[in-house]
Amino acid sequence: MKATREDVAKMAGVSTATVSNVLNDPGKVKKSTADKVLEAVKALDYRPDMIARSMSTKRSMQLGIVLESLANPFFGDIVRGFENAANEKNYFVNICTGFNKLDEYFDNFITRRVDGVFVAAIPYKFNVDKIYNLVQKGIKIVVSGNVCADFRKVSSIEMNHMGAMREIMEYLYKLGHERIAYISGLGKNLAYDLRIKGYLDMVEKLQLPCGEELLIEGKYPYSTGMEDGYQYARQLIDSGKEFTAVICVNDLVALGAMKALKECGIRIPEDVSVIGFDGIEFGKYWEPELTTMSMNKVEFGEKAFEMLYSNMIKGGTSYHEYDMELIVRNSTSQCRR
Amino acid sequence: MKATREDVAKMAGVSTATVSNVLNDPGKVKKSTADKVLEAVKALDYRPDMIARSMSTKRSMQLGIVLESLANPFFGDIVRGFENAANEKNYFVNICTGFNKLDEYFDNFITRRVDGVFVAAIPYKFNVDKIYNLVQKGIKIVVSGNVCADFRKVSSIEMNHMGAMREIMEYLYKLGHERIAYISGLGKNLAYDLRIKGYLDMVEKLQLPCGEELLIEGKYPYSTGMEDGYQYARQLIDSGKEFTAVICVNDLVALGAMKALKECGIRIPEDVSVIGFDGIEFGKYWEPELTTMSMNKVEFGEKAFEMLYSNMIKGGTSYHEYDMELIVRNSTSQCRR
DNA sequence: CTGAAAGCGCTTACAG
DNA sequence: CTGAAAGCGCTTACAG
Repeated sequence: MKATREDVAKMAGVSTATVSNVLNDPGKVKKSTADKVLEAVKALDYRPDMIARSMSTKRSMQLGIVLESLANPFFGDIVRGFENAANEKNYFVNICTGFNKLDEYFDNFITRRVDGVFVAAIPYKFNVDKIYNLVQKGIKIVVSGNVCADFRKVSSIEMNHMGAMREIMEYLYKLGHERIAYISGLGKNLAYDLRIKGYLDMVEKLQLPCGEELLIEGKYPYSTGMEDGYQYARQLIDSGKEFTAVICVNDLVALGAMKALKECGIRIPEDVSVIGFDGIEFGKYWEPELTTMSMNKVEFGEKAFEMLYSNMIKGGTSYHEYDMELIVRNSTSQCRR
Repeated sequence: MKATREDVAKMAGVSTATVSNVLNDPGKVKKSTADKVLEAVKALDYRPDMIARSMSTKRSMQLGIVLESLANPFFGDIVRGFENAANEKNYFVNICTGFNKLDEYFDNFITRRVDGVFVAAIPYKFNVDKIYNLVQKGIKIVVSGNVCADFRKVSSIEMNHMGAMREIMEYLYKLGHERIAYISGLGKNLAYDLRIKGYLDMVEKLQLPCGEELLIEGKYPYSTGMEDGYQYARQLIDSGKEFTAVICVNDLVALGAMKALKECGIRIPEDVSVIGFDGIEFGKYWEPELTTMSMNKVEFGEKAFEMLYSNMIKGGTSYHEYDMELIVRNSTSQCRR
C-alpha cells in the first residue's frame, strides 16, 4: 500500500543507503544517481517513514506543549506562535490540554520519545519533580509561569508580572483610585503567581487604605474562567466593601466580573474601573471595551520554541522575561468618588 | 539514560519476549515470572518505547484532528471531546490548526503514520482528493462540514444545518420578523454550507419580501471571526436595506455584528434581533446575552472519535447527523415594527 | 561515489 | 510457560 525505501531503491537500481543519502544529504550523491532516485520517489509517491527514522536517529521530531485549557484564547495565540516556529524546523507539535490528565501526558512524552516540551501554564497542579523526571529521560523543557524551577535543568520564559502589576497600580492611582480590588482566583501560597505579590507590594508602597481586604484569592483547583470572574465579583460586591477599581487575573475573569457589576447596576467605568490581563481579542468587542495588560502572545510562543530548540540543538538552558504592555480602552477612567 | 526492555529482561532473568508478553498480554505468563518482571520494570522506571512498538505493530496510536483555527472556542470544545475519548483508548492526538499549512499536515500524517484523522472544519480551502490520498495510504478519516465526500472512503459527521436554519427562520417568523438578514461570510457556491441553502429555502417558503437581498456572502478565504462580523454588519447597515433580524453564521460573527449595530445606535433586541450559531460560552456573558443555535460540542467530538475508532478497528465507514438546539436568550424578541 | 551490514527497541508467530 | 529469531523501515559509519 505504502512504498518503502526499498521499493524506491529497486526502481532506481541503487541501494537503500543511497536513497537515504539522496533524501537526507544531497550533494553526497552524484547528480545523475540522485535524479534517478528522485524520479522513483515521485513515481511511487514515496514518503520516508518518520517512525523508522526516529528509530535510528533517536529523535522523534515531535514536541509537546501543555496548556491548562483551550477555552482561553490566550493560549490559542501562544500555541500558534510556538507551532509555526516549530513547523519551520520540521517539528510536529502535540497540544496537550487539561491538567487533570497531566500524568498521562508526561508518560506519553517519555513513551513516545518527544524531543522537547513547552509547559505553558501556571503549574499549580503538579509537582516540579515530574518535570525533572522528564529531563532525566533526555527530554528538553521550557516552562512558563514562574515555576521557580531549577534553571540548570529547564529553560524558563516568563511574563514580567511584577512590573505589569506595578504599572497597572500606578496607572489607576494616577486616575485617583485608592480602593483597588484584585480578583486573583489564585492564592498567596502559590509562589509562582507574582501578580499577587506585585499587587500587595504596590498596596503597601502607595499606602492604599484597603490593605489586603480587597484581594480575592481562589482555592484549589484555582479555576479562572468567565464564570469564576462572575462569582468572585458578586462575592466582592456582596461583601459590601467599597472599591472603585478591579484588576482581574485575566480577561476571561474580567469579562465575567463586568457582567456581575452591570447586573448590580454598577456602571463601568463611571462607578468602577475594570482591567484584565492577556489582551485577548474578545475584550475589544465587549461593552465597554476592556482595558488590559497585554502582550504579543504569538511572539511569546515563538520565543519559547527558540529557547527549546537551542536547548535541543546546542544544549544548555536559558531564561527570558517578557514585558507586557498596558492597552487602555473604555473600561477604565478617572475615579469619580 | 532510559532503560530498555533488554535491561528489564536481564534484571528479571527472563527473555525480552517474556517482558513484552507480561506488558501486553498478562495471563500469558506465569504469575511468579510476571511479578519478577514487574518488579524490574518498577526498579528501572522502565516505559516501553512507543516508537519501536509502532515499528512492529504498524500502528502509531496517534490521531490527527484538523481545525480551521483555535481562535473559535467552538473548536476547543470539540477537541476536548475528541481527545478525551481518544485518550481513553490510548491514542495520542495531534491538533493541527491553520488551513494554510494543510498540505504540510497531510504530509506529516502519512510520514508519521497516524492511524486516523478527524477533519473538523468546513473544507473550503482544500481539495477532497487530498483526503482520498490519505485514505489510500491506509489512514482512516472522519470529515465534518458537509464535504459531500465519498462515503465509501471516509466517514462523515455533520450538523443538521438545514433543520437548524428552518427552526431559526420559523422562530423569527413567529415573532413577526419578515426582513431577516443572514450574514454568512461563506458563499452560495460552496456546496457544503447547507445553511445558505436552508436560509434561501425558508425565505422562499415563507415568502419573505426580502428575497435574496439580505444574504451577505463572503469571499475567499471566507474568514468568519468577530472582525468579519463587525464589517459585514456595517456593510449591511450602510446598504440602507431594512431588516429587523440578523442570523449570523457563528457566534463570533454575531458578537462582532452586535458591536456594529450598537455603534450605529441600533438597539438589540428592540430594533433588531440577533442570532448566532455554535453556542460558545462567551455568548452567555455578552450584553445582551446571545440567542444561538447550539449543540453539545464535547459530545460531537466524542462521537467523531467513536466513528473513527470503529473504522480503524472494524473497518467500514459511517455517517451521522447531529441535531442542534435553539437556545433563546435576550438578543431576540418580538418584532416591533 | 556507492553499497553491505549493523543497529534502533519493540512484537509475534513458532519451536521447545 | 518461555525463548530464539525474524522483521518493522530507516540511518550511519565503514569498506571498497
